Amino acid sequence: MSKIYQPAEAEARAQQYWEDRNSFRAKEDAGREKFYCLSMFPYPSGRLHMGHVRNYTIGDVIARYQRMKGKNVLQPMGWDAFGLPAENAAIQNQVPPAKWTYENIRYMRDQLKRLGFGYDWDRELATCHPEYYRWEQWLFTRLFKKGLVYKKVAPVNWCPKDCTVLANEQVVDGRCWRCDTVVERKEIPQWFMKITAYADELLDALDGLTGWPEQVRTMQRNWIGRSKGVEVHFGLGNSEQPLRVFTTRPDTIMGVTYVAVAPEHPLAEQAAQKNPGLSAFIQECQRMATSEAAMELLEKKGMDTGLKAIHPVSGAEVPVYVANFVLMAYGEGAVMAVPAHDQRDWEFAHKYGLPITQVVAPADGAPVNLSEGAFTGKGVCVESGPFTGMDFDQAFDAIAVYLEQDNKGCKRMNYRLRDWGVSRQRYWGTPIPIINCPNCGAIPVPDEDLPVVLPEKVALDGVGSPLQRMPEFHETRCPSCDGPAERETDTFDTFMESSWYYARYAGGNSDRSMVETGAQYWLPVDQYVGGIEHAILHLLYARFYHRLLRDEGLVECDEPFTNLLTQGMVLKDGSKMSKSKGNTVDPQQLIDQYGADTVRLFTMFASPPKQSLEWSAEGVSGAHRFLKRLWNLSNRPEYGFPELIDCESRRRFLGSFDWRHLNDDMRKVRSEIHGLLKQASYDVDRYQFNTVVAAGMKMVNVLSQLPSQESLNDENSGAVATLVESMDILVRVLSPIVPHICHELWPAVAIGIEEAIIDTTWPEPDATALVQDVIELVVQVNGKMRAKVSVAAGSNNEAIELAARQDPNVQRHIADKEVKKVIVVPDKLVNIVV
RNA sequence: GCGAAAGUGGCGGAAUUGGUAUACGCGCUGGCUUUAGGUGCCAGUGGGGAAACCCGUGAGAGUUCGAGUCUCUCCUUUCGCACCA
Repeated sequence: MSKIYQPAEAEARAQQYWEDRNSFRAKEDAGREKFYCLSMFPYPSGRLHMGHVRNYTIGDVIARYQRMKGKNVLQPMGWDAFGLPAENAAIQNQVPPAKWTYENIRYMRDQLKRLGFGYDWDRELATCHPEYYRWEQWLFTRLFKKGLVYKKVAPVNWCPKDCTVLANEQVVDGRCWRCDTVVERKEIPQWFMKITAYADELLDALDGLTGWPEQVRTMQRNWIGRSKGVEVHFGLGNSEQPLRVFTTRPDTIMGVTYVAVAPEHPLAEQAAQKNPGLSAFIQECQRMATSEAAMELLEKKGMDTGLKAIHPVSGAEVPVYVANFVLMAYGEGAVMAVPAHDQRDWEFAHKYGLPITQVVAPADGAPVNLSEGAFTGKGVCVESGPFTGMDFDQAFDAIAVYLEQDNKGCKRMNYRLRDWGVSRQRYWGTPIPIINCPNCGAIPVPDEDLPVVLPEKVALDGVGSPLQRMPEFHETRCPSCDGPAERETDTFDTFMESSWYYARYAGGNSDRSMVETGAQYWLPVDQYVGGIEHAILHLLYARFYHRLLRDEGLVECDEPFTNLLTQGMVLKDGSKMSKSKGNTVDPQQLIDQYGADTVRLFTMFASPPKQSLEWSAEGVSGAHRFLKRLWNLSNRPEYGFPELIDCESRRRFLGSFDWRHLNDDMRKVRSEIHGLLKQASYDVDRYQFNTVVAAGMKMVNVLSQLPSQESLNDENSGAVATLVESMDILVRVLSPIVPHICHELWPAVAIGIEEAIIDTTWPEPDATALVQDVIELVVQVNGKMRAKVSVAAGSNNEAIELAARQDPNVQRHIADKEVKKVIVVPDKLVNIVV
């Protein structure tokens, strides 16, 4: 072993060792408890950033720790390889997206290997490989047959100059990011997945996800947005079709004085045909809606359509308004307005001089002043005909029953969640496995013709999708009638690929099925680690997809991820590290300068995983300094005695050593080390790795201060035994965090173990080492610390109290006062109240 | 507006069930080592005070023998959702 810490060499040796022995290859073993540890796979953007390093270090520390606890660990890695940046790079650099992506993967894979993450590379996958996405296409055709996918016309952002569809993030202030042309809304047919069919299950199961942060569960609950209410039908005179609205407050129905519809509502568009003023207003609303920034400040405006709606209970006529705050995408795109009991309706009514009719009064009889604002609380119905006197629940049911009998409405749930639009008018993605036949309609590609392979040799110019210019791709024959037909040239949303990769890892890269049966051993994922930015979309889609796989008989459990850890952001100078802010730090430079262990140690020590991490160059060099101290510590003669140099001698020496023969000094050292081990074990279990590192640093501090033993004899055998045992513990405790240096130091410090540290266990504190003969107690007078006293372990309260009272400083504070009470907390403190 | 989390030295952060506030590290100060150095080691480092001691975890109150921790009110910051009918 070198005298000087040389991380580059040590790390290469450790990594070579793991690779030669396939240390991280995971095999199903029904006799062993499994642990599936997964970090969110990266988009191969080019180079790892600090966020990746932090994410993957957290995952790796957990995986290595679980392995030391005896679990059979699976930790895979792969590439979320489809996506827009590859197309952008292709346009800028004239490189096909596939080539760009594969080059990035190669570079980033090397970076991950240099960081020493314990991945089972045999299970590596890239979502752009046909062997992967073919199963996504296969599942889609199954779902098509089940009716869980459907096609409908939906709006997209369209750039008329580039003739291309833009993603939301490519629309900047309503203009195309490339050519600055004003973006239009265009309605085109797109595929949707019926996630709403699983809305109730996805919502209800959140209660059982106790291993997830409450914040994420709340965000998903809000996103699904289930609300219980009543659908109410307002008659429209001459029309057969009533105007439908959804309300969560049917108890206020008798206070409806107008109804309001969204600008995109068919009724609004119909009325606008005969009303140029209304038409202009609707166009204005739609223009405003595209510039998202203005949304929140938007003035609430409306316009009377001139139409009248008939109240389903009273039969009264109420005006129909178009209002810019009514959302077409929520509920029925129309609302019944009750100005007396809804603040927004109240303001609108004031602005347009509409009547305000109170129909609910506070249950306690408190007065209501409707000239100042709406009364929005729940109470008792008043002036409400047959419903007068009812409370909210009674009125809710009675009105629902009344409407149902009259066929003018019904109770129902409403959801904020929409079905998942999965069509993307882009090239670099999974081709949608559908053939459009003029005679037969949309026909799924038959199993034997899968996968529909995406051509990789293409040139992109940013105008439209190259697939549309490739007849050899899109010209085909109908699988049903064999007539000429057109293949879909749209591709899937890339969230499709990331919704099931965890299951694919578990089943291996099988060409026989989407998820091989071996996956049942590994699933669900025991620990998922990733960024909070995926709290809703990715994690909700994955939960949905998992249920699709379950209902297809491919997986057995209901949820994909048992425990979720969302790591904090990496900050520099108080704000998030990002390319756009130009405050990034390239981890590769740090690895080159200090080695992987220093980078891993810094990211683990600077803050606990869930909190944000403040970048600090000094912190990195501090981490490196610690590793050098650790290295130097194992260069002390104790670990290189001729008598101890091989494991067998070490085992004999330690095995025959009787810890009861330690002198007081060494007994204290050993007690400290085992106390720190206990602390570290507690903290590593709760994933608070910064204090695990702190415990390791304290161990180094304790051991560094001990005098070196230049030879072994009867007098110093206790000191040597303590040092050797302590070093064994220290290296094990640090090994999940800084595995390379620990691998290298292990042969020098291990007690009688021939195997490498990767195959050893987490140490257990020796209970007898923690027992103290003399206990130091804090003595307080009136809750303020005044002294410390030492008493023999097991002293009774009287003895402790006596010792405390005898302390001179304590006596000064209680001298002329009456002692009212004495509280003794065993092994901790005495509080004398005067 | 709604929801969530968080406010502790110069900085990152610790304090497990209420029980020595500021562990560990960074930075800073002084010293040592024939130290070329940006290396290494040792000591000190919340504020006030000569000291005894007093003050101190965003502000204020409360519970308690004892509160960073529990309760209430308020302030600030960050994040998420946001015209949701």
